[in-house]
Amino acid sequence: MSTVFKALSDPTRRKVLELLRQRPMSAGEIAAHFDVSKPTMSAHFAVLREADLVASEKQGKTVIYQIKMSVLEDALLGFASMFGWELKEGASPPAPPADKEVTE
Amino acid sequence: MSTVFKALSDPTRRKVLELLRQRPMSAGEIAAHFDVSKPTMSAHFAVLREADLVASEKQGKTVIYQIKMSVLEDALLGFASMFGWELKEGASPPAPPADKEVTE
DNA sequence: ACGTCATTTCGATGATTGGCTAATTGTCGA
DNA sequence: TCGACAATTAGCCAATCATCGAAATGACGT
Repeated sequence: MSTVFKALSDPTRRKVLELLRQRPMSAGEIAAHFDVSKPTMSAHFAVLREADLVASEKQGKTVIYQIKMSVLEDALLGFASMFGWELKEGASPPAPPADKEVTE
Repeated sequence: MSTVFKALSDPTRRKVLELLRQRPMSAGEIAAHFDVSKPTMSAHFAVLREADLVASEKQGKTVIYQIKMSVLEDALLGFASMFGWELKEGASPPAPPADKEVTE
């Protein structure tokens, strides 16, 4: 749980997850959305992997990252339930794939 | 949003919030639940205040801290909604006031 | 076998974090 | 006014973090 929240505490990593919500992506494709070096992105991926929030699969030259929604959901739910909240499937559409900005 | 998640990334601070869910408490009363020095707790309180997750009110000698549920809810909801989730009032009881342990 | 491309690892750096003790501030009762 | 108590501030330290450039790894295609 701590690893998940630690992972979520960084805006870049939160946006990575948001990107991956749309579809699995390669490391390079994700990195293209950010203004940091490849090694830095790689480190962020490692944190997300460590928290088990993403799965990675090597496909030839590239590495495909995929979000593990259930892990994210469990962590969020686990925390929310401490405060008397439940997590419900939203009525709204799965959310637009728009290139939205992360709230700093 | 980042300040909230940053605040939530520490287990001690999460447990402080959990304690405050029961009722407002003085700094000392909260600190008594943890095995760290008062100044360290004071620093944690400062982070929670910075994130606007708690309100503090000086009452004579002591300082009373109170959780700001709406702020926590907004942050959680704001994030959850990115993934197509909603936050619902839990059917389960407001959660027992038991001295539970925080999941590391 | 070679060059290229995608990604990660290595090594370094400055900033932030969580922790402490000691000192300070503010409030109350005697 | 003094002493005791609650809490914060000040100053310090070790560990972690986000970042980088350079080097290493691994997988093509030629």
